[in-house]
Amino acid sequence: MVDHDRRVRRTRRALHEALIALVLERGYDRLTVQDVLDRADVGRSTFYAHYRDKEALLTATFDDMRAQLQRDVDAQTGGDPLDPARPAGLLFAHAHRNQRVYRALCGREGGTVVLRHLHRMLAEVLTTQLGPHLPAGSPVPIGLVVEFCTSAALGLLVRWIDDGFPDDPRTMTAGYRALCLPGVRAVAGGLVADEAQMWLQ
Amino acid sequence: MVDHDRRVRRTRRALHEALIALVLERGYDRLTVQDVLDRADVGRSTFYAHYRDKEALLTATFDDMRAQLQRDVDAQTGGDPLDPARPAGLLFAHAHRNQRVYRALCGREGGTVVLRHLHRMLAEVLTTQLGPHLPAGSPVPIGLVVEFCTSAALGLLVRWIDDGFPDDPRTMTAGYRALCLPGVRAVAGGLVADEAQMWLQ
DNA sequence: CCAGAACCGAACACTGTGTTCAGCAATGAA
DNA sequence: TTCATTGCTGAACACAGTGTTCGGTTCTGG
Repeated sequence: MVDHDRRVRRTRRALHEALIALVLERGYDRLTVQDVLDRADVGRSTFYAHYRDKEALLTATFDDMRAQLQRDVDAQTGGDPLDPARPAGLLFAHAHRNQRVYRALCGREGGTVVLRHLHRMLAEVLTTQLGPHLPAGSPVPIGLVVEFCTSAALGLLVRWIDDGFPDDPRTMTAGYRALCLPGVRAVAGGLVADEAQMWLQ
Repeated sequence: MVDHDRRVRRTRRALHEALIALVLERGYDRLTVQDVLDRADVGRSTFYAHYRDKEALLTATFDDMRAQLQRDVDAQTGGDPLDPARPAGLLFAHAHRNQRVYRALCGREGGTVVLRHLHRMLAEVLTTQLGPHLPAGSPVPIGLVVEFCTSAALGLLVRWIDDGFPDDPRTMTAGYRALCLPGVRAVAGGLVADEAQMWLQ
């Protein structure tokens, strides 16, 4: 089970590719471990020597890629600190560069596990990024702002994936920014009360 | 299987209540049909005479309530047609009035089926509402605007539920409006290009 | 070359699903 | 109240999928 052994690398690679191919064909839910084994031509006991279950394989398959995205995010510098489209744009770009995998693991047929990971990841980044720039006694607490931006970004991502990536990632980012940034600015600038009370009741 | 027979009503009611109670205790995924039958004290064959499977029971359990929400939405009149918080606010209010059921069926432990229904429902309403008021050649297509607003609203809803409904539904609605409306207005008013190009690159 | 490690595959126990059917009990209508 | 109808029961069954075990085989890196 050490990855400098060629047999281990071969086995894992075969499983990952079989998983992605099969999810694209039949969807994650309608998929048994045995299906993956047959496609990958790997023995049953071998699978369980590597992964606890189907979900662990899914997570592992996405893990390297997620690490890459995390590095992109950490390396990012400059830009408007209030702009949620800064990290979200990296996510869009990353998805666009790995369309096949994203289609399999984050599309409608791909289960919710990976999406939950991305959700948490983006939420953490946005909390760090927006936190210092929102007024302490903000009428809209930081948690809600982050949840708003995160859910919206992932919603756009999933739809973009399921539509087959029709647009440029920059177009997606620009669209997301156009929709998201004004509201965040309004909240950060304390313009909320006016808006809220204007329509409350 | 006709619902003017008392036996049918009793059986279904027992199944619905058992489902909700058990989801709250253990989560939808970690729940077998047999668990529900034991709790409801209903025979196995009886269950399958009423529902195709566990998911069908879930859907049916939420169905009456969803119909009520739909009626609220249809009855709504007045207000800013560009404001996505108009229908979303009804959803928040509805959830607040039925906390126990929403906690069971739409919380993190509640699976994704009901959430998908709500997503589609809200998206349809918003498409109808916003469609006529967005410029035809909008740089951000109506589909993306709707997806943005819908995902954000449901994201806030889920978090609100899982936090145990700490805030007033009006506060939630106001917060959502403060975050969402400015962006929608910007897009509808054609201010998008400025924003987008300002930060693009 | 070779000791150690990974792989194989068949068998097994287990959990959960969905169906069937004969007998029983409650129901609503007359 | 009667009674044909309809729903409920519960046990049994076939089936699909999971996760584990183990003796034998094959490959790998040193």
